[in-house]
Amino acid sequence: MSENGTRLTGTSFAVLTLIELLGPSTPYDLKQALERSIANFWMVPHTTFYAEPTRLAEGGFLSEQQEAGGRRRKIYSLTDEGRSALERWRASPELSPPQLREEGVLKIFAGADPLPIFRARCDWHRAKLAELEGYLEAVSGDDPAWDGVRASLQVGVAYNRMLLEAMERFLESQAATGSS
Amino acid sequence: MSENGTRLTGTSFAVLTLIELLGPSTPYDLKQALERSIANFWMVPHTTFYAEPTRLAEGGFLSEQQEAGGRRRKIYSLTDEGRSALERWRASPELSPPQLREEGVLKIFAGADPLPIFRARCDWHRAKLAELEGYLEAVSGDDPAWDGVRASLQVGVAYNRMLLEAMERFLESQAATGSS
DNA sequence: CGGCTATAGTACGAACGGTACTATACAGAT
DNA sequence: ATCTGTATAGTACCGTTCGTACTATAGCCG
Repeated sequence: MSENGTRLTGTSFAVLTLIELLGPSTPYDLKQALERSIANFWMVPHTTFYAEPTRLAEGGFLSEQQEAGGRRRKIYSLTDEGRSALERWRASPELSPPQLREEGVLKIFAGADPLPIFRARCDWHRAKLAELEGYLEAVSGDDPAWDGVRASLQVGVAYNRMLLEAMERFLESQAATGSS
Repeated sequence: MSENGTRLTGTSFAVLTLIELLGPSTPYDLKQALERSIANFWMVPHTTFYAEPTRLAEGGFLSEQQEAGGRRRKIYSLTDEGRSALERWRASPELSPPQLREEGVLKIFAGADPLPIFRARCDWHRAKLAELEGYLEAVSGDDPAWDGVRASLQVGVAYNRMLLEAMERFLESQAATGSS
């Protein structure tokens, strides 16, 4: 909760961070940027994400202008209040616990055969790795404003590679025992 | 969505699975069991979890009885419909994508100093590992009904250990460069 | 200039989640 | 016996979130 009653969540800070990075933006701009970066470690469905700039503007953290021509879309910019909320959050050591929702492990818990589940997850993580490596190339300059972006993409690559390799090792060990 | 309009989510299947495992149970029994197992890879806040058995009973997946004495709490059991929904889900290869919400990486993305964040996360994963290893000891028999439970705890241990070790390596490498 | 596809959203209602509060049981002190 | 503290076992409230489905605008190709 901020003092004015708007609750600021991770999704709120995702929006604020992206506007700080990109400058004044439409919700769609933000959504595109989100999907290529933050969504890899902070997932937000698009209906929620579209609603967030409006909420933040109501809370005074963003200001709205109207696009001059064409679709006359709304363009959001950081207010001073938004910028300082972002800075306070960034500097604060508080972290909500990491939250995971992995239906595959849930099925294994429920007694499902792990092999097809791990195989499906391997495919998923391989695709994700390819995607992340594409994004990493796209930000391969050395503008310090993009340091955090690169760092978090590298974290994402490391994370997905670790999981992928662990599951591949597991599948190989199973293949060895299972086919004897 | 089931044919009768109740949407079955991961949380629903968590409840159904736990009742299958434990037999007829009160919501509190289920919540206790959840926190020592499923919550490690499928987090559910307790208010949501308490509401779920009621929803499932309304949908016909669970039946309710009343405790004879004492608090006269409700006891939920699987109906045939609940059992078959659980079996269909368990056998189905469909998986929702793994969902992660990691505020630490979000802060790093936003430009925060990674070191204190990784240190906080290391502490968190160390505590989680200790907790999981406690649970593993508590189910160290060889009843095949608990195979899934043991397997998912082992997955949890492997997962947290991997993350912890990766972050420790990172912190050590930083300490080496940073203090030169 | 009509339809196709990609882009850029909104509407709606059920489900979810955080904060705070409530209620019951039981153990030990008085 | 009963008080009182603490662990247990929840519920109430209400704004937020989410999934499904639908809508609307822009550019492009024939």
